[in-house]
Amino acid sequence: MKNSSKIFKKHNHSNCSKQALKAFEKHCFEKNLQVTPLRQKILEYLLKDHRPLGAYEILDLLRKEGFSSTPPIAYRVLDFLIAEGFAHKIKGLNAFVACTEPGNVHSPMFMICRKCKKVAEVSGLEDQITFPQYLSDDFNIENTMVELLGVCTSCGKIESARC
Amino acid sequence: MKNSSKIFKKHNHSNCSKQALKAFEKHCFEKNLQVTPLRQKILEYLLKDHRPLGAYEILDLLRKEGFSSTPPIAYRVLDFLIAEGFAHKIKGLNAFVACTEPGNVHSPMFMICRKCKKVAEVSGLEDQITFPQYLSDDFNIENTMVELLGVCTSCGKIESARC
DNA sequence: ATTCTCCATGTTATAACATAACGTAATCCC
DNA sequence: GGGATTACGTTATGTTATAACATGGAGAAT
Repeated sequence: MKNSSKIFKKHNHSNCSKQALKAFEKHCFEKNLQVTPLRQKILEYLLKDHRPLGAYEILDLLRKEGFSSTPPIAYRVLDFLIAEGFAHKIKGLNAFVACTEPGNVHSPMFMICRKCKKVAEVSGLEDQITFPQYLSDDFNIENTMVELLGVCTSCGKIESARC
Repeated sequence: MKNSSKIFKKHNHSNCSKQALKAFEKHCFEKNLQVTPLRQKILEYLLKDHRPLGAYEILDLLRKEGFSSTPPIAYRVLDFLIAEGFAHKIKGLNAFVACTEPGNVHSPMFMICRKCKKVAEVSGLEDQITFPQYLSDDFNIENTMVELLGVCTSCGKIESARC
């Protein structure tokens, strides 16, 4: 089953979250990076559901748990998580999500449901989308940002049920 | 010749700019919308070259020419130009560009050159990019945001010439 | 064991981007 | 003239993000 499908449907989420945290620990161990309480906590927040969190929402959560909570605290850890491939920034929302294919830096595509606010990540963009050939004559693509706004089928069903 | 090619190469720009302003006037006349000095001025700034301008850059330019220059001044006109299809927002840069296929509201794709900062617009995304079929099983796309970062061939040539 | 260095975090301040809310002035239309 | 509409002016504030510098701990080097 493709990744995107999972996100918008029911799935064993506590499992999916735990696995991601384990992968993070493994990755850090292997690269000799520290798994600090702050990094763990913020990754946990992002994993909690598949909704994107703004930096200041994360700061609120930290505050409630007694962590220090000035902006650089969040932005630094987010930068770290992004650099290590465990989070992405959704520019269209000025918000951050956990990566669903963690550990490899990549340039995925996102589908953002405007009703439930969940974000599904589709990786391997290179294989998924074919950009028209003639573009490469003019331009050498280094990085892609693809965000699709719309309604996921779960929410779509509800919508049409109401009509 | 496709649009994208034009932007990154030399072209009769004063012409291209004048035509766009004319199209704007025509469009406004037909839709009974006002072509005010402010709207004309800001569209002119955006047309000046194909570089995106931030809202606050626009405000600086306005200030220099004696216009009022508090943030809403710029944002209001930019919203208007976007709504009427004469400008686009580049989310990846928090900046705005003139539309190169003005008058029709559409969801184009942008190629952003990180060297010369020019932005090329490719319209008719629907025809240009094929999203994988299975996506529509999970998600109903309403709006797309595609921004490609990279280096245009003009800048690429300079780069390799220096090596 | 002390100094050094590295890294993560803490702290203060400020920059950069964007909108809410309300006021004014011109125009049109009846 | 009264009422509606549209554009612009103004003040204030909200939201997102970064710069710059301080602290503190852990491990390596001497």
